[in-house]
Amino acid sequence: MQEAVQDILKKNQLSITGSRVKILELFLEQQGALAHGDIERRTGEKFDRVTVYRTLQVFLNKGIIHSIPTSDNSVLYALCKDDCGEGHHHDNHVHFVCDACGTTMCLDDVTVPAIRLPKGFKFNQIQVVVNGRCKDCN
Amino acid sequence: MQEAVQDILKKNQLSITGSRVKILELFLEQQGALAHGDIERRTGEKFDRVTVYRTLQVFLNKGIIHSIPTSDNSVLYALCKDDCGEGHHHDNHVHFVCDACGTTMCLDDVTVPAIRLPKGFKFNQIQVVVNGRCKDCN
DNA sequence: TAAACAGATGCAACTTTGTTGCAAAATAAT
DNA sequence: ATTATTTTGCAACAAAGTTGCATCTGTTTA
Repeated sequence: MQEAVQDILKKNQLSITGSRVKILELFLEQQGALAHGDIERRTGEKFDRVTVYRTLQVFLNKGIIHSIPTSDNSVLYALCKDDCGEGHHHDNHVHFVCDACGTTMCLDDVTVPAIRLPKGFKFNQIQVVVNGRCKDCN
Repeated sequence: MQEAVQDILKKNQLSITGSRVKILELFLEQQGALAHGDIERRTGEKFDRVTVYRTLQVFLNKGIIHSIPTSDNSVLYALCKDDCGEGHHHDNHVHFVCDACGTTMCLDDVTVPAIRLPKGFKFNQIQVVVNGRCKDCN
């Protein structure tokens, strides 16, 4: 775990600091996505609010995490796969929100189907968010 | 236009007030989706911020408008089709965000494709947001 | 390993966004 | 026209997010 975290930070040319390590660990420990609030709570309020914001911003820019649009318009973040990097995300997978337990997760194996757009439209990225019941809540 | 607006309000048993009429007009005039901020600006600051919030909330509850999840996690609203009502939305269409002009719109004719979920998952609602270039920005 | 540098953090202050209670005003009903 | 019901605007507040700056920590180099 420690190694994985340091690896990711080094690979992205980020200095290894307490907040970055702790927040990355949270993402690695956790299957699902995390809201800003989750992170503040789970770090035991060890870090300043501003630091958490800035750390997430850095991770976003570097392509370590990506943000997930939700139907209730809260902001969620989740780890990216290996092939994401600065400037190019490849998170063309489906996001799933469980209505029962509230967990949001990436279904990495479910690829986004092709969508037939009207004439004149060109697509760049497709985001899919599915609501329902996850395998633990059925 | 005036009639259409009054029709919609009456059909939903809402009293006809200045702010409701004005805000509904904005949605009817406009193809795309509106952010809360857009509405405040476009009404010429005629109404209190709180009124705009409450009006949108009422429209949401009545199924007159629906909210759209965006990748930058801002809140957008768009008109529902006729078959939406209190408690039951039928907005299973694709939302499109133009990277060039920033407009967000509903592609009512593009239906959301079926998605094959992993074992144990059951879906309830599927939201699709496509980024790219709209027909006017190509 | 110590000094110097660059970058990250915490604090304070601030802006923006959204919410709540209540009195005044507007709408609908009689 | 009068009454009852909603809706509105105001004020105050809470939550979310941002910015500048001084201080501290991690990294680099000699």
